Amino acid sequence: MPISIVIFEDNENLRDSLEVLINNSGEYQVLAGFSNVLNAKEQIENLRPDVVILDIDMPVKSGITAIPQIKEIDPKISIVIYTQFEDDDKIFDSLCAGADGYILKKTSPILLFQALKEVREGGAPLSPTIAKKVLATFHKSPNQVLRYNLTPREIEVLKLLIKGYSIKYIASELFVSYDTCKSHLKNIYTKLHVNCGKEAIAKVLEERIIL
Amino acid sequence: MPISIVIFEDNENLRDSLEVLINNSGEYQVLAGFSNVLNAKEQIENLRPDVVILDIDMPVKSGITAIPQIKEIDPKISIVIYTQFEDDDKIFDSLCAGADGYILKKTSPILLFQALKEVREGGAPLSPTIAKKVLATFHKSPNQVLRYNLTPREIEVLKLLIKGYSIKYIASELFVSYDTCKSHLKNIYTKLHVNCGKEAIAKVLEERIIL
DNA sequence: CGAAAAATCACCTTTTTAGGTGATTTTTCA
DNA sequence: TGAAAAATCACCTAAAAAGGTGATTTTTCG
Repeated sequence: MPISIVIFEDNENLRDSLEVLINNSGEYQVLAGFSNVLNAKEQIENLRPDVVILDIDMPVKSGITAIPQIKEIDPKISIVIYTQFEDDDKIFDSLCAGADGYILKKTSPILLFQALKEVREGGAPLSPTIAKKVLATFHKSPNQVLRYNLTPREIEVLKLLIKGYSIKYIASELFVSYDTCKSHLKNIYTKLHVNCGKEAIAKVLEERIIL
Repeated sequence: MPISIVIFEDNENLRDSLEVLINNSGEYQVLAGFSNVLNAKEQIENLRPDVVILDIDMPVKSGITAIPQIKEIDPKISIVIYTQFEDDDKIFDSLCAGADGYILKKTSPILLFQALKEVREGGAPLSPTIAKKVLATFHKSPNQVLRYNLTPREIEVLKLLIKGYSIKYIASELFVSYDTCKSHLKNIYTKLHVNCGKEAIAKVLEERIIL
């Protein structure tokens, strides 16, 4: 039994050529192609494909909105994003929503074909630039703390601060006076170039600064 | 000029066969192979390869410890992990330390060769099961915000709060009065079960709550 | 040893938040 | 249409945080 596929892609030419390419492979079969995701839920519910190829930028409704809907029907349905966009928002919105792959159109449809294979084998096909961005979210510069020249004590204070603790509580945790704790915080704020604790927490957690 | 490579791999047979395979390609050249990372810093500093192939489980010292050292010398040196391990700890420790790729030995050395190509083209080669695990870290239940029952406006306020903004500034951004903004914050704190802005920021960013 | 860095503490003022109470207007949706 | 939910605003008090200044003790390290 061939692997079944549904395509959401508003460019008709592209959609048709994908369909031909995939159907001619012998291993895959396109069940249907749609130019928008307005009725994605019912369409997927009826067709129950193994894989969905999903464009993001389509009329009226973003393809991303269809991801949770499809995954709700059956999480085993693989969703491969196929789009021209490579901005962080779209990438991470898609992945967070549950996409299993993200392939850029600027690469050839042939690579999309490879991606179908990979996703069915339990992989997560990503175009190289996308994979790079994904990995980058994990990378933590080992020098980030050094760059800010925080002292060991300041790091201790900051660790407690980013848990949302009050100055009073941090002071008691470290067995120092309230004023000492404040003194450290003042220095921390200066070194991190922020003006208050909230900014410091946001900066540390957003930039994934290791403490 | 061929792409230069250094291999850290304690299995001599494997190391030698990799070396032969890579050298015979014409495009790549193995500068050296080592059976441990005890002197990785100096070795890399002297050899300055384009790519490092790094095993994790090696005598005395884990290959992961070498990652920050190498990246400190030159972040442009690509590091591809080549190991049998696929447990989450090793994977994410490696990626967080700065690895650019993670290839399992159970796949053929041929795939490692492909990975070298990919990493030099700015990609992030990952074995399928690894890629799957990496993507899984992004998947979030779409109901996280719903769980807290935040209203659309409250989400807007919270989005600005987690940037570290002051109440006054948030109010001006949303064109509402200071008291209105405070009113929203009070409700947000109640719903998130926190007592202040700092805790709210910490909770949202730590728990990766989608807004 | 001795200087530099780090850690400690105190006191002061001003600003910002938190928490409480209550009320009006707007929007949403059954 | 009409009730419920959401959004808006005001006023008050107390607590917490920020910012400044200055000083002493302890640690670190050449």
